[in-house]
Amino acid sequence: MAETDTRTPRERYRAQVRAEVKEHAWEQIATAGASALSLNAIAKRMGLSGPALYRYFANRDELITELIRDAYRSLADVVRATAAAGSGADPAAFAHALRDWALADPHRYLLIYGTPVPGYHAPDDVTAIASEIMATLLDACAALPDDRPAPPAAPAAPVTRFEEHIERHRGWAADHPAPPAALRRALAFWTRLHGVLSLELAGHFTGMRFDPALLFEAEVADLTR
Amino acid sequence: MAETDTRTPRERYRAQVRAEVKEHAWEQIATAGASALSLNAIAKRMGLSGPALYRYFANRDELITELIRDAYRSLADVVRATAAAGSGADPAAFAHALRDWALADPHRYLLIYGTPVPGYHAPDDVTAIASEIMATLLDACAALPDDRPAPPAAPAAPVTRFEEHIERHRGWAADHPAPPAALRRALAFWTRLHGVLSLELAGHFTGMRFDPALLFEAEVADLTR
DNA sequence: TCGTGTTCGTTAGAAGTTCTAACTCACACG
DNA sequence: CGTGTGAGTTAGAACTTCTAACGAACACGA
Repeated sequence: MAETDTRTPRERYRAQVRAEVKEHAWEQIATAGASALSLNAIAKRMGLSGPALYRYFANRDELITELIRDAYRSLADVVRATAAAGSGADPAAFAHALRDWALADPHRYLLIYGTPVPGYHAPDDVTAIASEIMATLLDACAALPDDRPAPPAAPAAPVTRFEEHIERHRGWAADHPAPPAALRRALAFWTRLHGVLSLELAGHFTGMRFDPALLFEAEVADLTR
Repeated sequence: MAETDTRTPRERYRAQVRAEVKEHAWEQIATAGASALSLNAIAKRMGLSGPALYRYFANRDELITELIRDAYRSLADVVRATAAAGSGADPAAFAHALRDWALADPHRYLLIYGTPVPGYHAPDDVTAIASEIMATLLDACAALPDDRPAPPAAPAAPVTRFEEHIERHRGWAADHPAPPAALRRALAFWTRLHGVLSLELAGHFTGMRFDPALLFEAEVADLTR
């Protein structure tokens, strides 16, 4: 089972402290949001004093980047597991996995999909994980039957126009071999789910009496119709 | 034209300084985001020194609240003007007005619809303006022909389930007299437009090569279909 | 087993932030 | 023409991130 750890004791200790710092950071983010994250407070709560943490993280941004990376990885794991467990690739399952994941820790969702930190630019490996998530959604959408010219009459002109456009610019998602309708559907999936989720998590539905879960459900149904 | 200003000179001066502070605040937000807003920096740029601004704003939160209020008011004015100018109430016109407004100053859009400040709670008058915006959208959606049981076959079950749900909980939007299908459509409008807009403004489409404007257009077309 | 050098954690401190307290000073009003 | 209100000042407390310099502990090679 446990392979011999080739890391030196110092490296193991270092990794453990880094993990502990991140744990406290998540705790702090969950209660006060990402903008209120304080390295000093984390250090104090760990029994260390201020600048000690700078041995483990170059600066606040690096810690946040690490948290974002972990968040993306967590979400990627969840959707991958969902795709693997369920009956192959199912967009609805993807949607529910996403919603459950988001509601489990709203701040974590908002950290990666919410308002970005002003000067922040995601490193390449993070965007790679993000597009892996997108690829999973794309797989699911490609598996859906393409009932393109079936619906009402003809699809609205802007919709087909966008599909032609996206056909010419399919540089994203590693040139996933899916028909343009699936590409468009995946994008719509992403933006619509995010629309409901982000407004719900940001509290913009409080005051309105309806249940966001039902709205989410209705959107998923409309998307997989 | 100009009515005699009944305010005292002190009040007028006070209002002018407050306006100037907000102007500098918007400038700062536009370049560095809301989280980087610094009262100190604003004071310095105005030739004042630090605590002077506390005569005008009790604290940073009050300034931000004021900015949010102004942002909401600006958006409400725009959509109201659009509804008045256009051929009555048109959801597509609403959508384009919203997008234009958002792209004109992304940070302003994200300030009101993005990740909320942790401890912040919007005062009543702000939520009132927000629901005025929603009412405008609702008017536009109610004006749309309700082709409910016409589409494909029957609407997906969760969709009608949500409409029944929303019929029972129509406490929001000041009990707007619209059929549940219009309520649902307005909600979908809001969440879908926000989904595309917020991801675009947050930069989540960079790297993918497609034009967000066309995606937005396709969503609007799908919504008004 | 015993240096030796890396790495950790410390304190000190600089530069920034919000915000309070106390003090002037000028202006508008009675 | 006094008087009081309100504006702006400086001082300073309590924070923040982050750098610099120091001591001490620890793992590793000879």
